[in-house]
Amino acid sequence: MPTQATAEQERVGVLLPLPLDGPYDYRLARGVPATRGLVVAAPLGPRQSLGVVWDKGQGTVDENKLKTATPLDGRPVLPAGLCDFIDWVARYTLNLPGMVLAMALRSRQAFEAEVPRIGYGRGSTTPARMTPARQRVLALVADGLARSVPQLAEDANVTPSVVRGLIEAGALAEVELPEFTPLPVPEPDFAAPALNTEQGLAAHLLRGAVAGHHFGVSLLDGVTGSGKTETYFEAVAEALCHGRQTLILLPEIALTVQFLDRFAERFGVRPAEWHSDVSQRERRRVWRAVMKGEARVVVGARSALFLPFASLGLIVVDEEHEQAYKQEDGAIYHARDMAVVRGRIENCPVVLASATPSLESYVNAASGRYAHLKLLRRHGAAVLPQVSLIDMRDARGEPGTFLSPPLRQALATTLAAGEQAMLFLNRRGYAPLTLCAACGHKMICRDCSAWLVEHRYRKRLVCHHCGFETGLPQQCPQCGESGTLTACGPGVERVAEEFRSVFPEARVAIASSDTMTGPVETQAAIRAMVKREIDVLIGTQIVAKGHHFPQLTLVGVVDADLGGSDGDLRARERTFQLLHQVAGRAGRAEKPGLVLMQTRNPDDAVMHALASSDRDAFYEQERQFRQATQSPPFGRLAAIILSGHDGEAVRKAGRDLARAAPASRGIKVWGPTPAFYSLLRGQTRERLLVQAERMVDVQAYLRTWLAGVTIARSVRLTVDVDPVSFF
DNA sequence: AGCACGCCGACT
DNA sequence: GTCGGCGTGCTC
Repeated sequence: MPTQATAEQERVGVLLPLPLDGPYDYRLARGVPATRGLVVAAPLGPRQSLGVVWDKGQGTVDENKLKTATPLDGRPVLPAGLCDFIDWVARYTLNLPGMVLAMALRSRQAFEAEVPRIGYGRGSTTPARMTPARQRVLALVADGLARSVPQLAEDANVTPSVVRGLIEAGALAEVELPEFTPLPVPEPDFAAPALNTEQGLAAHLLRGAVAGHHFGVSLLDGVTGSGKTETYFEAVAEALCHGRQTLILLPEIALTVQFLDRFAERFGVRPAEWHSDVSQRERRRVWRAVMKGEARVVVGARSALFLPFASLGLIVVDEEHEQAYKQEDGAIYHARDMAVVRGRIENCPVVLASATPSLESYVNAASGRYAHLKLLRRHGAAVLPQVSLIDMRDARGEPGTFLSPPLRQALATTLAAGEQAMLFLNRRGYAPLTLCAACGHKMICRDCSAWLVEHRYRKRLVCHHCGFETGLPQQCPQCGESGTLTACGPGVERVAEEFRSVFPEARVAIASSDTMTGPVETQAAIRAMVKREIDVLIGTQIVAKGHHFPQLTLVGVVDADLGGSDGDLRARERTFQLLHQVAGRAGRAEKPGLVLMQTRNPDDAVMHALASSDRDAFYEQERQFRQATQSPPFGRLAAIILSGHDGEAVRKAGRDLARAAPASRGIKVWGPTPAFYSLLRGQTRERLLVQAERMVDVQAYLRTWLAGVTIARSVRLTVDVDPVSFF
């Protein structure tokens, strides 16, 4: 036991969950050993902050300026793996370490002392008067477990006053219960499924990886409906058998609801849940349970990656290709990539699951860095839908219409057969652009350099970037002519309008984030579709995500070229992933599906891959393109974004920064250029792009460069390492 | 992130 | 004459 060594008050570096350059030096309260990860209350100016003992301290701050940090009750210590992870993420992403720590301390009250609940168990006396109701209550507590008053009343089927009476009579005695009932433990063998041969093989390999408790990444690459979830559930079962924790990441909260039930069917209970919609109290409960190792399986959004796992045995990243894994506001990081890092630090396997993997994961699997587990067979009788392209250069209908004759024909056939159809267009509203036919003036946002989107149903022009809205003007604001403003191009509302005019008797619903503002509306629309209350669903990408519509046999893609090849490195990959996913909606039951895609570029590799169902040919071509251009994952990219209200200051900062960029082998710096939306929410935005060869330490380069430049205080500088968005 | 300090407009 | 707007700066 340490005695006099700890009698001195040690100087330590305490990391605070604030945007500071590094840990602040503190004295540690008398007799407290300096343990990395120790959670402390640290006086900061006039107030107290949470903090975490991080290192030995800089020693640069004068001794008499040091304040004393005090450990919290119970002396909680963040697991070493989490501390190392935070350091790693901060170094890699160039986020301030305090801001990364802040993500790990999201549940602010997690450290407050537990408030015991009052429960009641069997007391010392037996009541003089016995009734059937009283008997039921006493029979219940005979098991020796304490319960709360409402719980007793509920379980014994009596009114709370019966319980109160027993308490007064001394037949029930007060007992302190822990604040939270323990989380239920999933059973690995609750409902083990029958797996087919390829699922069984993949599951066997995953179970082996979990049992071996070594770091390694597996790409679970399975076509839609091949049972990826059932397969990786076997790995979860293995982790449960070894008493280790599992983290399952999902790209968005909307998907967790269905997932929880699916998990419960397999393991008997729901897993712990972690995302922004979870209540404060539940967060506190889950956070503590994760740190104590009692939460065995956590399902969550990307922020769950920063939970204090006591003993992590497996990480699953489902739909790993989803862009939602890239956090773009506040701390910028890619949850899929950081999940791999966390797995390496915790020394546990990582499973990346997708039907359309990211090119990065595909390349890693192809090169053998990741194990490549393929599931090629669809469940049951379902076959992949047939995809046909409609060349819009010669199949166009009348001007101002967006559904071509062949697509209309197919819709008519499907409806006549009593089957369902879906029309997909990844564009909200009525029309993406409104322009004046007289002078050519485009209606753009007051605060952004973005087109205003007409929402005809609401009779508004809306900016999809900042939410700015205005009514539809009668006259052109530039030339003053009346009635010249013209809607250009289609949104889902306009497609619905055209559809209704062609098929007035069909029952149709629009599904976009405007019509379905939450999971409730989404579920309602899905249920209506499943119950055949509607014939045609017209929607944005909100309908593309894994919903199963047994009667859906036709999918029409209104504009397959959207988001095409306009400069964005990943636009083609994204288009492929999205359209593949949309196509997968058709013909999931016994009936074969047909997918029609309207395109002006039928010879494009993306279109060809979709039409020929030759996914790997597309990936191979994309891989070669990336290799030839030294793009990720064959090269590295980092973006520097400058923003501020003072446009001139932002542009000057950009020029100064570019001038100060050190010359370095294998590194090119591009820009500054105005960002794609050069004005966003009234802020001017400039971008610089760093392109580096694969083996270059981009972070070190950026640190040296940025350290040598001073930027006007009014200009904000953000570094985005491995950017996925080029806006 | 908070919370101070600090210098310019509409109010008891 | 004050109250208060949020720009700028500091916290070991």
